[in-house]
Amino acid sequence: MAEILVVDDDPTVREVVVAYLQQAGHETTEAVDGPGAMAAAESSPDLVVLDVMLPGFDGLEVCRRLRATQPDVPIVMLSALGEEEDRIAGLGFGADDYLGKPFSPRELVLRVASLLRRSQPASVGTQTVLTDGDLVLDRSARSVTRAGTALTLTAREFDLLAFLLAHPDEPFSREQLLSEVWGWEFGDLTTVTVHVRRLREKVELEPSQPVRLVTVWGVGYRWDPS
Amino acid sequence: MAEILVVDDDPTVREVVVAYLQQAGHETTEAVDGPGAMAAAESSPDLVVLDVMLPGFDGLEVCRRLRATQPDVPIVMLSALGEEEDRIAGLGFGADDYLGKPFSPRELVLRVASLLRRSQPASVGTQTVLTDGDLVLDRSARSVTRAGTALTLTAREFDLLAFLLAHPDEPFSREQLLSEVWGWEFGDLTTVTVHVRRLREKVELEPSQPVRLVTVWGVGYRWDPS
DNA sequence: GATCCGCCTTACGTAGTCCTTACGGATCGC
DNA sequence: GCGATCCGTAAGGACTACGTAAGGCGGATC
Repeated sequence: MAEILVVDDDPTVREVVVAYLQQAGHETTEAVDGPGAMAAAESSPDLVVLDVMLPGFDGLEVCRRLRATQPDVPIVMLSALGEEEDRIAGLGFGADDYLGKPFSPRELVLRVASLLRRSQPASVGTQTVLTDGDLVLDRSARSVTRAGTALTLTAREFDLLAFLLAHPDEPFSREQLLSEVWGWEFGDLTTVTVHVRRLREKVELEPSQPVRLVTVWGVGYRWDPS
Repeated sequence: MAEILVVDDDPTVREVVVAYLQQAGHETTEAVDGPGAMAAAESSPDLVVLDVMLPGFDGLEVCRRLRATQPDVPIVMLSALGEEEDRIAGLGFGADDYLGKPFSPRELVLRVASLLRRSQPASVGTQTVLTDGDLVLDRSARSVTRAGTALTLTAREFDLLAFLLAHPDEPFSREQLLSEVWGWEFGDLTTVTVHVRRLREKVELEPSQPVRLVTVWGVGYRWDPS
């Protein structure tokens, strides 16, 4: 789901937080102090869970420094105090959410999910409308029209077509497509084959003799613009 | 982007809020109490961020008085309590959104952006009345007619229909609808499903085979104009 | 032209998604 | 305080889309 950096000097807290986040489907990396957190943040995690009290320099400082290099990464602060001033201070330093200890790990997971959902559209900065000849694909509306008439694509078919249209003339192996479109790192390559076949059925005039979604022998598939 | 009036007696809160809003490209003016807020509102800001607890007279009163002179300006209320009763009270007095302290400044910025986005078409054109074919929806009167005859929608059904009519041809996930229409960040997605079903019962000629409020498989729901 | 390997095609079981209905709690009006 | 209405949750069932397998076709290589 997402890669999350958990920063806390207390091994027990780390353990619990990591366990819950992993159960929610996230990948986690850990750090125990300020310098460690900055080093771990090099790998640009999708979200940071940050304790206020830390050895080295504290969480507020980490927060401030993080904002300098990665202004968009969501940060959730944890504090043993749970006082109002700490909250305001934390939020003032650029944190996106705040939880006072003791906190419910379930609540943490929920807030993390909420923040991730919000930060997602900001990171998607790609073109919303892709065209090729009489074909028009709208990513936000998730609609495709051919010569003005709407095509009904399934979710996977749409994602596949959107990816190919975004990278015309470039051949992709089944492995690459499985990774880019499906988000899998391994899996049955036949899956791609079948979906390409189904997509051709809807996009090509003569599916058995494709002219747009062509196969590159020994390599994979490629989108040929008209 | 927009001119925003920030009303809070706590300098720290004002500072943080103003900093975030300005970073988001907004211009800001500030006020520290009820009378000051009314005076500052003379310049007709595009949006007001309003604390509930204020010297002079409180935020609720400001909200009420503002509504008399500027019924359309979006108002976001802040409360140190974050209690349900306050929320109800605030919204009852005419606030458009509500945030309990401590709040995430980023969330505030997001909600401000959301409200501005919503209020924009209202100020540009007469977006209070939405139509589609024989369907007419009046936001101010909260009434809906189909082919001249009135439909009796519940509050939620109306909000759902209004949102969908305002964004035709664009599919929304259950999560998005829950966020936009219900104002929840998490919750049972079945809620959306059931309300869609109920709305179809009143809006579709053949509820089992919808042609206007259609489901987009693997994505969510979409309004298809006739 | 024979053989091999990659690709195509079809069919089918399943998991995931959505629909439907029913029920209990909450809210509002009387 | 009582009934009606609305709302949210739960459970069961139906259907779609998906992924896998298996057999056939067609280039590629020698």
